Amino acid sequence: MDAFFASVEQSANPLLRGKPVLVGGHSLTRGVVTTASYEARPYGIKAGMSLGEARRLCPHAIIVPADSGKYVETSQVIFSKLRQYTPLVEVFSIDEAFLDVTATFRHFFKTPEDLALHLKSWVTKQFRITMSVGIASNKLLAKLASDVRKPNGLFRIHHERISSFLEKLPVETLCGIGPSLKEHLHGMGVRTCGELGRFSEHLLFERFGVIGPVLKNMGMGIDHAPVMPADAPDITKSMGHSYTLLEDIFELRDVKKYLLWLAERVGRRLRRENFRGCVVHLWIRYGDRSSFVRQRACHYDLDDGQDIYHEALKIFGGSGSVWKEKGVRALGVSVSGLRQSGHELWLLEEYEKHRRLRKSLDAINDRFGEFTVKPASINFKGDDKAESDVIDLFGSGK
DNA sequence: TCTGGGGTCCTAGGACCC
DNA sequence: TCTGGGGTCCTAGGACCC
Repeated sequence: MDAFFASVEQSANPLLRGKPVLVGGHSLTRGVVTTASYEARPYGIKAGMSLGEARRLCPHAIIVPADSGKYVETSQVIFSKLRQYTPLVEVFSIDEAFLDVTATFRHFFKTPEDLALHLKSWVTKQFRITMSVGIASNKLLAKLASDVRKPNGLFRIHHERISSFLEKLPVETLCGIGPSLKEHLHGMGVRTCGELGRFSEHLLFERFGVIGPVLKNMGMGIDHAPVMPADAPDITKSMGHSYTLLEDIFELRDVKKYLLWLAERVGRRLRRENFRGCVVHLWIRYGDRSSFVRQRACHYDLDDGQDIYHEALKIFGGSGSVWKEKGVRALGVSVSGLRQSGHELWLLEEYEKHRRLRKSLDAINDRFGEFTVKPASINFKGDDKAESDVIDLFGSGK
């Protein structure tokens, strides 16, 4: 989908249509542009740019906070439409998918292009957003092809055109070659896919190990990876949240508060999607932008915010006191080692009680909104009404 | 005015097992 | 006595994707 988040926002709000729209973070000074609408792009605004800079480039741009629920919903409807034309749909990101239509397109259309046009017009009719389609004999080339005519594009790389298509293409255009690989390759005198495809496999192996030969193949447009349809929940490996603070914090009390808030959000999501996980990760970015990541395996599976919080806190406690000098700029909590949770047998009555309490709290928050009921210690600055709302649900006296 | 928030995969080293 | 060769699991950290 083209400029997906921005397009969804423009589609939902007519006042945004035809205008430069930036979907971005919560802070003008520390947020970045997640997606810029096509009206904003001529100003030089790109995804990943800080909101401050984007504002400077285009002062009249409209900044809209990201609403991931809305994007997920739209995306799911579109993906289920795609599955009507082949079971082989690989969801690559929230707004991208690979379809293997080798065996199926003839049931519906004469050519894969006809199928692409059909899907494109369906999406536009349904959601007032456009998408770009690439057609080729493998995923690597199809992805490249999809970028050629963006937005609202359709491009096919025919077999006999593969090598001329790749010859002058910069290596970093390939999916999988980022800034670091690009630098290494440039250092070896390799700037285009054509050069990469002709480069010595031996030297690539020496330099990059097992991915060396893969890189050579990429340069030649060879990719044998099949389109892997997968039920999303089964392939989820980790789940987490992170947050960049409006101002660096230096007090342990504040760190704990944000950790609990993040842990509760992670727990909510795990329970909603029926997961439990046994490894807790803590990520801290300091005021000087250096960062710290630690993980901790537990001997039991967690899906409770309080439990996740306590594990994260143990990691944080063991990380020393550097943060006191540097300050904390951002922090994140995630859980991996995920398993779909079934019907665990709760042996201790205390656990069962806690589980039922949490279920009720989840139901309240599902109905009335996130953090309608929350631990009293999650009480941020400016949250005036919080004090009067405190109810001692956990009986902890805190 | 530098750089968010959601992820995945790979590698290397250490601890531990038989 | 200080050691091989097979393996697994865990952790830190980097690179990459959108």
